[in-house]
Amino acid sequence: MGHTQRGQCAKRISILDAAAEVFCREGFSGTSIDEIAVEAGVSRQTIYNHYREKETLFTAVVEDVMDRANAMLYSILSTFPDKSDRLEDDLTAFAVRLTKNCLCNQDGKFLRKLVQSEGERYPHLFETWRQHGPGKIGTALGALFARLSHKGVLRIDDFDLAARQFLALVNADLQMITLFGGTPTDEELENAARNAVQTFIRAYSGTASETAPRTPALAVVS
Amino acid sequence: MGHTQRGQCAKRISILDAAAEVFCREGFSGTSIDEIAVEAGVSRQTIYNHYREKETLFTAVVEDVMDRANAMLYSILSTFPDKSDRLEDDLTAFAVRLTKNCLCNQDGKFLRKLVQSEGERYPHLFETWRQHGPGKIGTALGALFARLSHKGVLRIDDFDLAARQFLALVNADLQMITLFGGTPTDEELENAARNAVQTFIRAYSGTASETAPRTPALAVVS
DNA sequence: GACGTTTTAGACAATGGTGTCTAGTTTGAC
DNA sequence: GTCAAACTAGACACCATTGTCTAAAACGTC
Repeated sequence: MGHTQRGQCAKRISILDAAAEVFCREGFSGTSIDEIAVEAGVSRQTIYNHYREKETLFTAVVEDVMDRANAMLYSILSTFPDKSDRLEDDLTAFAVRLTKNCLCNQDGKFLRKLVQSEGERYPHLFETWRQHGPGKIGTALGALFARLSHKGVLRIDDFDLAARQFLALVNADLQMITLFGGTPTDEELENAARNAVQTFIRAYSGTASETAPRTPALAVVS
Repeated sequence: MGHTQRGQCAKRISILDAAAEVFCREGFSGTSIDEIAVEAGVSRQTIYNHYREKETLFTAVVEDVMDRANAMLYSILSTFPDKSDRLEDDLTAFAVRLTKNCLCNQDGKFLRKLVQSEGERYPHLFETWRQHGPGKIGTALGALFARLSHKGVLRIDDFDLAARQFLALVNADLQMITLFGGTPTDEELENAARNAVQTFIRAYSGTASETAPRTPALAVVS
């Protein structure tokens, strides 16, 4: 899995880092090799020595970021406690770790922007992203919710749907910030996570929807 | 508000439409005026006659799309029935209209991609988007939820938060499709809306969170 | 049908980016 | 210190793009 070329040499790393930065800021067409060279503190020829052409460099950058993001994602996913007696607090802390280290950091921003703007141009690369990379965060989260559901701590029919909704809820408050390249403060992350988790738990701590008549609680309450 | 330059002449329209298409597909730097000219069936000089330079054309396109999207948004927002006796069905149909005509159509895709990729480069334009354009869909939806809450049909503390979450939930199932330039089918839109609305109602039909202990609907129903 | 406006096709200079090449310099291993 | 590998600086050909300019053609209005 970790088929990164990092570690080969210090120059490679600074090239990859600088390239990620510039590609993210300017997009593929808007990026010039010279700009990357300056940012990396390296001569242009050195870049061409390591990567045959601009497109080679670009795919190398994407793979590098994807590998790192993927590793980080799995490291975060494993931090949810096995025994959770304070579900809301645990889920909130978990969501904060997830957003801070995966969704709203530099790599997350890079992938979000690049998948959006160049995804159609590189179907292969981003099919990889979707199936083997950070794009499958949804199904990975689904497994976590399956565990929680089987333990009876949540009532979930469709684990993958719940995972997508959980991510969507967490992002609901952060989109406006990240959309413009801003990085949310710790407080904003905390609030976003708290709001999302409260709504999520309210939606998924009741009776599972198939075991009760579809007309929901409202009819019963009134 | 409707400060569009449309209608001046047929050429302008085809230029704006073609430019929107190409800018959306290729991004600002990746777009060449010639490509737009061909797509619009117009000579390059004609484009320079109407718009002084590439950047002028770009901002004109964004304003045009924003105006249209804004009008469409308000037309859709007004379609939610005053008396809603089937809340789930009404909200679902509403969400379908919203996604089909505002969020997932050509204009929605354009704004999503362009705000994401060029937002930092044109702060003024996208501040407009956020405050006076489609970007304020959240607060507009908030007003709707305020109505529903005051009627007692939903229990909502924070209307704007609920609106953001509603949008996020609707998008949860569509993101993977729209992210790659695809357009969801009617069935996918319907399913996404249904899933979102069911979860939303489950989260917001119980007792308001501050007035009752956190364990919600379940307790009331059983 | 005449006249002014709009559009067209193409040539054009200027610019900036890609990728190659060369000659000289640094670096690190032994 | 030597030698090979990596790196640098700069020149270079090549190409695409922007924006201007011109002369001819199409259009529409009276």
